Amino acid sequence: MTRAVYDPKEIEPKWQRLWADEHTWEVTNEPDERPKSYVLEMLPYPSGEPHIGHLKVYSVGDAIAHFRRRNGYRVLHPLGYDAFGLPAENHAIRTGQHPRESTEASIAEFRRQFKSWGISIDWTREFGTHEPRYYRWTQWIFLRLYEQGLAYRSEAAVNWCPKDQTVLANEQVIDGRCERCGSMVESRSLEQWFFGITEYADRLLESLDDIDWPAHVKTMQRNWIGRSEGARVSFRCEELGTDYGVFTTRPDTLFGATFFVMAPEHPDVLRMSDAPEVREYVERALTASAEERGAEDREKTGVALRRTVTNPVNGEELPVFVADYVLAEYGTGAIMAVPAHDERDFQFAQRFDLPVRQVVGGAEELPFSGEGPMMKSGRFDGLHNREAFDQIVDWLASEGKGERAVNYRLRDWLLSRQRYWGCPIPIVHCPNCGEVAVPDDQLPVELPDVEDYAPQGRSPLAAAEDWVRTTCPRCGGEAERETDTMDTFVDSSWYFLRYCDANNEQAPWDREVLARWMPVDQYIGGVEHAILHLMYARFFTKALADLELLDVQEPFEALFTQGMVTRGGAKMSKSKGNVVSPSDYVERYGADTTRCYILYVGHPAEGGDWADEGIEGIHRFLSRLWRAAEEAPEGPDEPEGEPSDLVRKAHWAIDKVTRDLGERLATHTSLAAVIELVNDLYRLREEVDPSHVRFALATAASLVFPFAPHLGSEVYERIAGDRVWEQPWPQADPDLLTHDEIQLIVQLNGKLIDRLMVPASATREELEQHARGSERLASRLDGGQIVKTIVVPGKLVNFVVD
RNA sequence: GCCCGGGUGGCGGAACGGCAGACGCUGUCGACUCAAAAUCGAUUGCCCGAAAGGGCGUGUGGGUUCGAAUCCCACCCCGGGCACCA
Repeated sequence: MTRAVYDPKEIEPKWQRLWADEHTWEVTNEPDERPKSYVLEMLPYPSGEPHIGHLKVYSVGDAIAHFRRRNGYRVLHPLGYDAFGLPAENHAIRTGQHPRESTEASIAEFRRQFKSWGISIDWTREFGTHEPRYYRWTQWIFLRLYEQGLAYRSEAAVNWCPKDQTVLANEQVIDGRCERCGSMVESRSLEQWFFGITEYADRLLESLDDIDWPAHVKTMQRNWIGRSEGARVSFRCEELGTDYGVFTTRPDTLFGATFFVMAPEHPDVLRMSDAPEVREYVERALTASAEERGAEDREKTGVALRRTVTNPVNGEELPVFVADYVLAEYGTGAIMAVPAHDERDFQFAQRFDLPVRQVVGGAEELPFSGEGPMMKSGRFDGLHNREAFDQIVDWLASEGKGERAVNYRLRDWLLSRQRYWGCPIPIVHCPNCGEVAVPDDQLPVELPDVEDYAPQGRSPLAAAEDWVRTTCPRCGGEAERETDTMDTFVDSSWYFLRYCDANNEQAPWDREVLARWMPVDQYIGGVEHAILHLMYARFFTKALADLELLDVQEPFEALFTQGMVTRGGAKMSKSKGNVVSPSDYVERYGADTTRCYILYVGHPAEGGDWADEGIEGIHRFLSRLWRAAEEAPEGPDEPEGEPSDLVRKAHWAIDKVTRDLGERLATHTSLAAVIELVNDLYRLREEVDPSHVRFALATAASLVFPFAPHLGSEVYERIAGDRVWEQPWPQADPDLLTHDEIQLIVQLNGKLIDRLMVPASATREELEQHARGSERLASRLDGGQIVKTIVVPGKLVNFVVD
């Protein structure tokens, strides 16, 4: 007789078919008494086939989804594809294959593999962001923001590749060079579309306090927004009759200003001086790459403009310089320079031999950015600089020369791309009416087919002349379509809303339906999206809430960021040849084994190292569980008679998994607990009542189900005869979590010397008596005097000897 | 430079201030087998010791405590983020 073997190839398709046939994971949008839980993994970008990060994110998310369902929640767990984007377009440029074809082929492969993993997805809500039925509403949202002035066109400096004649995304600029041709990238000023995310800077900052996100992600967002409090102060140039504002976080150091600096991009630099050396400097600065210009340790450069501005606090005339260490994009593009209290100004002053005047005392050496008493600051001398900050600002305000101000590092979101494979911007340019929005009833503005995807200094869409030529929606005259497409981050900034009402053809969603699901209760994804995607999605949510289109202020109530899986301690990459392809392992060991292994190598928030030997261990564990079910004795699956150690172990495991999975998403220790239970099952199965064996088996199957749904279902059905996903999550009996006897630790000066079994009910005095009776204590004491005894009930007795 | 994480056996990793190393891998030994694989059982931090037993051990140095991997201070190393943001 051949022994039966755990065969995932048989078990897994069987359950997958049943779940599909019975629409098990689908949920309706009808009202329901159960509390809702929206569990969502970050939208995958379909390129090639899924990688190990996808397997991990869905393994985590699915465990949460299953756990919540069995704890009484009605769970929305949808999936779609972030289908627009550069890789498909670059592929098209190389091969001529339409991006839609390559993308849809990838989507088909992703879908096939996701289904082979047995993830509990409501597939009726699936979509790709490249489908007109989706991007119609991306355009619709764009128009709503446009109406609010939150989407606008403006001139901006962008990365420009002189050889390819195209604008590049920041991600396409590698070490200052074009990723495709290797040319040095230049900065060019071009008309671009923006979203006014900076209007929401404060709200984006404040409501971080209301959401359950990892601290480091919140910190990254705070730093990115970069709010600084200070003052705006006017410096007048009498010769030109113009006031120049600066932003400073240190108005208390105004008396220490000894010169004034403008960024090369500042529009008034050449007005101040058009001397050849100034022109040359500005020219060079503008064409320098960010890399060349940005290095902090680089020596400061600049040119004197031979003009002065007046310091509003003391009337001093300060020489004006142009220098590229001042950034045009931040503040006003001009600064007051206080070399005594600013590192960069200090360096510049040293280089150009400018005076350094200390106005805040307490410094050991300059530059000094700490706090202290004011000096050389007229009537503010002696005040603490924090007080002087307020008084100087108030004084300037009363004189009309300054005011309190807040500045942000965050910039508006540049959303236009001169690219083909993206969502068209629904705007028409009319020679008479100017910029005109495409009316809602003409949406979607469909992406036309083109012959050549390569950018030629304009969007490839410009080549689709029939498409570009249109009539103005306002005056009916001849007009042209906007040929830029949207950044793909726009697509992914609202997809979680669409899932709630994915098949609505009248609107992007129904507000009431949305209110039934939003916010996402648990969002899961990689930390690489900590800033861009997560910031943009928060911005969209707030802007749409202001338009009264939805009722939440934050899209993602809780966020979980998974760590990266490595192999041999190194990041997986094709060039290293250490890439793990999920499909290979799913083929070899089955989805359950592969999913469990990735959840077992460490806490999913941390990294984890993939080892082929390790997955064998998990496969062994699942095989043991399966075989134990195969060999299970007949009988009931509720334990009869006195609870055995095995029954107690099962309750211990229930308690452990419930807490580890439910409270801290510790999938690795959850699985370890189930492994322990199965190990005990093998050890004790000959000794205990058959009902106890069956109870332990059913419990193990029930607990392993969120991680290994197919095997969990199979074993549970064999033992208990029911569908495990229809069963409530098991409850640990508190009485069975304790034992009659406990192990008492005996310590001498805090070091372990003995372990004794004593009754759990022992009082403090009894525990001490038991401990004093330890033979090892007697031999170790060796006549020493016990000066103190610490008793920790239920745990230990510590004798302190001098 | 600044801000976060993190340093624990041969490896991945456990451990409310209270038994360091759960669980898995690897290695070693044994059972089954003609043999191997699979499986099952034992063992597996380091040092001394035949054993009983003892000593040492959580990056380094200090501190708090009856007791520290865990808390505090300083330092070293690794990973990540930001980086001329006035």
